[in-house]
Parts: sequence; C-alpha cells; structure tokens
Amino acid sequence: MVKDTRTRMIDATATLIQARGYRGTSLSDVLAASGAPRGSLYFHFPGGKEDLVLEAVRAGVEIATEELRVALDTAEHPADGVRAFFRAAAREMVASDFRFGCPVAPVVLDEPELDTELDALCRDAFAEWAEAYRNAMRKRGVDAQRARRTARTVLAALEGALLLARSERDTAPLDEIGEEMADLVARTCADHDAATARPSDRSDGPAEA
Amino acid sequence: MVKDTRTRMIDATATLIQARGYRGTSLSDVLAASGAPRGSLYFHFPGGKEDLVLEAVRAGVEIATEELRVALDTAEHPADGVRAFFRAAAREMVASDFRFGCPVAPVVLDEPELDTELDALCRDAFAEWAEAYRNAMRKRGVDAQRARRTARTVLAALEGALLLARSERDTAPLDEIGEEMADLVARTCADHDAATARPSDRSDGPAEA
DNA sequence: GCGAATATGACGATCGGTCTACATACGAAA
DNA sequence: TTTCGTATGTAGACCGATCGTCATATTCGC
Repeated sequence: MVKDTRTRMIDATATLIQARGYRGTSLSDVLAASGAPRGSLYFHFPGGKEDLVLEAVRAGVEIATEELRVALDTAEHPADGVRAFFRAAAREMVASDFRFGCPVAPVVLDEPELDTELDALCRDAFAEWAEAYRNAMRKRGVDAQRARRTARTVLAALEGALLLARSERDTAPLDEIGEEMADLVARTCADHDAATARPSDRSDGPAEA
Repeated sequence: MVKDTRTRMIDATATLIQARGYRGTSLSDVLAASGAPRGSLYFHFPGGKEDLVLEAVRAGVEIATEELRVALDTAEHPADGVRAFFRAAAREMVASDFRFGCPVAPVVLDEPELDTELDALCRDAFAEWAEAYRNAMRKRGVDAQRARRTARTVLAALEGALLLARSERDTAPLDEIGEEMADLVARTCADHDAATARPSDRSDGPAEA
C-alpha cells in the first residue's frame, strides 16, 4: 500500500526538520522529498508551513515517545531501559548518516513564535518524555522529587548527547553518556532501596554497578 | 568609546544566532540590529554570511570558554565550578528573556555544510569545553577515562538544560540539572579519593554531599 | 453523467544574499 | 595648498529562492 500524499509530506517534513531545522526546511525541499506538487500542500494544510510543521513535529514526537515507552516497559530495570533507548538513538544516528536527532530541539532553537500551538507542542513533548523516565523510577518506589530531577537530567543529557554525536559524527557521546545516565538511574533507585532498608543510615553497597 | 562597525555586526550576529539559529538570522536582521548599512558587510566580511557567522560563533565560543574557565578556576572544588557555571547560565537566560543559549548548538542543528571551517569550529568548541571540565577533575587526581566521561556528560547535560529552560521559559531545568551535575562531579572525585585511600575496597563515606 | 473531493503547476509579491559603483578619510608628494 | 593614491566605508541594484494563491484538471461517489 502506497502512503497517501498527506502522510508522505508529513514524513518528509519531519525528517528534514530533524536534519536542518525549521527555517532550514523549505517547502520546495518538502515537495521534492515527498514527490508532491506544490498546490497539494495548501489543500492538505490550509494553514501553510506552520500547519505542516505542526503535524510533522507531532508525528516525530509520537514516534519517539512510543520508542521510549517500549524501551522502558520492556526493560527489567529503568537503568536498562535508559541504556536501551540511548543505544537505539545511536543506531538511528548511524543509519541516517548522523542527520537523526530530536524532533523538537531544532524547532525550539529556531525560536518559533511564543504562545503558538507549536511552542506548546514542544513543551508538552519534553514534559511527556520526562514523565516517562520519572514513572519508570517511581514504579521502583523512588520518591517523587528525586525521580523528577533524575528524569529531567536524563532527558537533558540525551538532548546534549544527540547534539555532540552529530557534531562529532560519532556515536561515542551517545554510548558513553548513555552508560553514565544508566548508572545515575541505577544509583537513584539503589539509594532509595538502601534508604528504605535502613532509613536513618544510607551508605555503601549496591550502588556499585 | 563606540565600538566599530565590524564589532557591532559580529555581536549582533552572535546574539541573533543564539536566539534564532543560523538560517533564522538574516543579514537584514543583523544590519538592523547593528545599525550598519548593507554594503559594509562585504567590506568587513568578504566571504559573505558564512564569513560573518564564523566570526560571530568564534566570538560567542570565546566568551563562553572564558566564563567556564573562570568558573572552574575560581572554585574550590570542580563541583562548585560546575554549579557556578550553570547558575551563570541561568542568570543570562533570565537577563535575555530566555533567548540566551549555546552559541554552537543552533549552528550544529541547522546542518552547516560538512567539512567547512564552521563545522570544525563547532567541534573544537565542544572539545574545548569538555577538556575544561576534564582538566578540573584531573587536577583532583581522577583518572583520565573517568574524567573524560564525566566531563562529556556535564557538557551534554548543560546543552540539554539550556534547551529545556528555553522551552519552559523557566530556569528550573538549569538549576536542578546543575545540582545533579555538581553531585556527579563531586561523586566522581570522591570515588577517586576513596579508591586511592583504600585501593582494594572502595565503598561508603565522603560520597555523601 | 454530474457534483464533490482531490490534485496540479504556473504565477506574483516579498525577501534573501551578493555584487558593483560611488563617497569619504587620510597621508604623501609636488 | 593642491593633487593624488590608497584604505575604509556606503548605497542601492540585482537575481534567485521562498511562500502563498489561484484557475484549471482529474478522480471518485452516486
């Protein structure tokens, strides 16, 4: 089954935005990549570029969210889920010749108009991803505050690692920082375990990998 | 003393790139912001936009590098330096109404041509910053491999935190992730101390903040 | 066959980056 | 002082790209 024009346009836009950013992606590029003629755009996306980009980012976020969910749900321990997700990112990086990246970051850095739907979508995406990490740790009983901070840190580190990996054209940053974050998550959970086992005196032990 | 035209153009470009990215920054914007006339551009920057951007990024990187160096050199402990640098970033974020950011990230995400001077400059900037963190830890005797990984992680987390802070229009990500990273650096150094004190049995103790 | 949904690419207003021609400042030679 | 040559700065014309529009096909449901 051949994908319809609308879907092809969204996919092409999502890919191009990850590679070149919002403003770096021209409608002509999208048209060329999707093989669609110019006029079709305004039939499917009456709002023009803004409308198209919104759908594209939405689609990109959805895919990433789903992959993250699977990685975390499949893993025995949240730390393993984090490791798996960083590894998946590294694979996509190689597969795309280092053009892969976060679907949201390029949009945020290209300063979309504030208080638009696009702006809100980006914020929500970050929040959703952070929540996924957080929930994985909360399921292990880690307290809310601690889980929230660690989750945010993992998310930020991933964003940064994607940036470094692209710049260096090497997955090493993703690999190493992924390990580092897996350790952090493991330690966060382990600290909790130790704290609940001996509430007044938490110290050594299972924090070692 | 009034800054000369060339310097004003570079400053304006650096600021605009941080706010809107490479492609989002038009020469007209730069001209308007710097109050310089159109034609002057090709006198000062014969290479055109590419040339101008190169200088602007170079200037931005230099400022950031210097601030990082000061933060790390001034601090008692590398962890304090990291904390201070994240805090400084948070302050600049507020001062700029959340338009502040890494001078390099927007360029990397707008996919500059590969194998250009600009591309190399971005890579070198990341390498230089990572090295600064690494050296600070190595001075405390942390082993090379460990210091390198932690340094890269701190750098990535900062990049991500800047992104999150901009998106949320809130310094909370910078504040929290800064603390997380300070902890990580403190732990990295403490682990080393413990390991050297009792080479065969490293465990509890000063890892606690 | 007929109306509605979908598809098409040519068109124009605007804006982007680049370039060539012109103006001024300054110092040396006559 | 005048003349000239060079370094520096300025102005606006140019051409291509970009985005959005439209009048016209084509396909589908009935």
